[in-house]
Amino acid sequence: MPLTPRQQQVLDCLRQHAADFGRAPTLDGLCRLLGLRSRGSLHKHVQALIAEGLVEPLNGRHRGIHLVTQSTDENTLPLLGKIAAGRPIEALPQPDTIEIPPRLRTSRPCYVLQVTGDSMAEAGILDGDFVVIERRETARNGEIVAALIRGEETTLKRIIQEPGQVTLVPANRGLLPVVYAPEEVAIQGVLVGQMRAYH
Amino acid sequence: MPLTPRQQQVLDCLRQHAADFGRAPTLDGLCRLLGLRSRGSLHKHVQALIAEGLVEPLNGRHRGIHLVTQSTDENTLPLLGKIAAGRPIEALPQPDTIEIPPRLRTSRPCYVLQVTGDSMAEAGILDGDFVVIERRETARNGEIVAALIRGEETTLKRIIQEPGQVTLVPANRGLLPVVYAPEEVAIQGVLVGQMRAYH
DNA sequence: CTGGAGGAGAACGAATCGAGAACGATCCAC
DNA sequence: GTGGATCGTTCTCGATTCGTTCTCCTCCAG
Repeated sequence: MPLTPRQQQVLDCLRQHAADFGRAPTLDGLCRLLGLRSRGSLHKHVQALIAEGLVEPLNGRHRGIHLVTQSTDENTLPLLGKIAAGRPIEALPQPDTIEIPPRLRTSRPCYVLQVTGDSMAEAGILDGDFVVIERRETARNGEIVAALIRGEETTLKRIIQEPGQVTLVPANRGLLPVVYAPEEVAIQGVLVGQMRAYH
Repeated sequence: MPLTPRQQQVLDCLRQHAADFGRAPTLDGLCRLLGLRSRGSLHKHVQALIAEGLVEPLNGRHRGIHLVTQSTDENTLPLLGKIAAGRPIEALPQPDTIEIPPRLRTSRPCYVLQVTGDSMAEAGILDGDFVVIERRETARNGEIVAALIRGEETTLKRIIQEPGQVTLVPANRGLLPVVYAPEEVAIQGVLVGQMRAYH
């Protein structure tokens, strides 16, 4: 969804400020730069930018507005590393990029991981497949997410969120769902695409 | 249906504005550019362009007039239709195209089919997936091929070729391999890539 | 005369934008 | 630590602009 003129103005102003001072402004400071008198009005524009994925959410932190680095090329996404049940994301030494057709991604920021292991094999996600993940901190029940567990390990599983507990469900007869406390599971993104090469 | 002169004029003006300002004008702004005094009249022309598929519909949004971008990339392959076990390839009325990253294809001629049915589900190929097929008439044992059977039906299966017989093996516990005479099976291509969108 | 293209203008609802107040949370100097 | 100032968040309210729809008009070709 395209930005309104005012939203574009706020985004430009944020980029300018980041280039000049190297850190984010406060909402009051932004108001002065834009000639506004109400933080509340500005806050709505910032929320719109967050919804567009152009800005990271600032959960109460001061000067919390951070721009999301966007890829220059339209059809390439960062390939961050490998994801496997039971181990942290194995980051590549240097972030590589990979070409992804628009159909496999969303309009919001995405990145790509390569799957190791067969824990989601029955959902059609095999060892070696590339998965496109939309950067997002919330998911709907039944979506497949990349989740960080207790800050230690990252895994790709189907998620079921209920009051007081979160269940991560593998798609493999040999593995069992695991139940966590909500604060143990941090969603890092939601699966939006997948692809595999056979040659 | 061809455009009327006025509609062509509106379209040209929209393109000009997009090139100059990077975003859509309001109807009032367009009126001034075209020397009109009534938004309502202009709206009829825009509706005509939407009906022609040249412009995306603006459902109440401000500055919602957006040109439809047609991508003519190098990375596009023909999307021929759907393939399912037991039926001929369901050809599309007009050959569509689909963007495919180079990693998912080979240097030889390829085309794309959309899978219907779950006969290859245990090989990670699900209903609705897109598969990239390299146009080829021979295959090695164990490769997954698009094969025409007795000139009647086309199917996606793993192939085992032995002296005097050809076996097509589904990847689904509910289905059994079928043995054919070599002359009954015509290989139309070999699976080289697969991709799936979740949204 | 008839029908289609093109335009004017009014009226309505929705989207956009801003102001301001109130409330907690965060941050910083002491 | 602690308190006060700063800051982010949420809410209501109003004003303006904008897209949409409608009716009515002119012009012109068949």
